[in-house]
Amino acid sequence: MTRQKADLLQGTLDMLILKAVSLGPLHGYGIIQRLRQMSGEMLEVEQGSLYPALYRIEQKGWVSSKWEVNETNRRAKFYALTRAGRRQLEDEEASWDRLVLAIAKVRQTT
Amino acid sequence: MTRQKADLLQGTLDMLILKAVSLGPLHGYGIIQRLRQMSGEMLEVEQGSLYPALYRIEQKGWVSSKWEVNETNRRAKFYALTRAGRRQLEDEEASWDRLVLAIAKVRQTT
DNA sequence: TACCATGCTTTGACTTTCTAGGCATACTCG
DNA sequence: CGAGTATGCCTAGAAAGTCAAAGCATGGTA
Repeated sequence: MTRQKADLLQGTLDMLILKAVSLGPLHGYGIIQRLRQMSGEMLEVEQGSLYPALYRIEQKGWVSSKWEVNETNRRAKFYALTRAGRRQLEDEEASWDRLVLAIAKVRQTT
Repeated sequence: MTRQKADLLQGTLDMLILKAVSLGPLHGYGIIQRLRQMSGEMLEVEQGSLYPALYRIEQKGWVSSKWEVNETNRRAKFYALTRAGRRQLEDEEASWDRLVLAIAKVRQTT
């Protein structure tokens, strides 16, 4: 299928997840909601994208997870940013800034 | 392997190619050089990424190609932006701007 | 002659994301 | 009590894009 306008670009999802979790431990479903809210309804992450990403990110040691009971009395797996995750977030943000800058340079070339 | 800092994000390459070609018809090898220059040496597109992308983009009708002889007396396939390509470039730039904005919003959330 | 820069192409692997489901539990409302 | 809805996690399969690493050919130069 053709890529939809709202779709994420490969490589940005990890940064967004890490950023969302950096504001406090959160479970998967909540991450989707928080990202939607943080982006002003501009981003809608699919569950089928999020959960594999969370697994991947946890394997890399950037988040840790714990089963807990949330505020509505349901079991949910809460993810928290690790120290390595914070470093990774900073790295990814720096890379993102570089890319945005590089593309801006290309675009302003006449 | 881990993604390198300088790597492109999937989905941005088409926009960059279209932009490079929008400044005048150019062959593949030259596109790489022009993009490197336009980005202030920040972007280095691999040949193995560029040529498949050019093929894809031509299939979609966003560029047309013609074998010609370049200024150094070598045969080279020159790509030119089509009308549809210009529209596509505008669309991709708008999508890019939206994504950059959305991510900026996420990042400025405290 | 040998080499180097230019120029196009292909192959295979890899990663990420999306679509499209399935499964389970808590709560609410008729 | 029963049905529906929102919440919450997970997986399989496919699609797509990018990269690394090659190969091949030609023109100019030492």
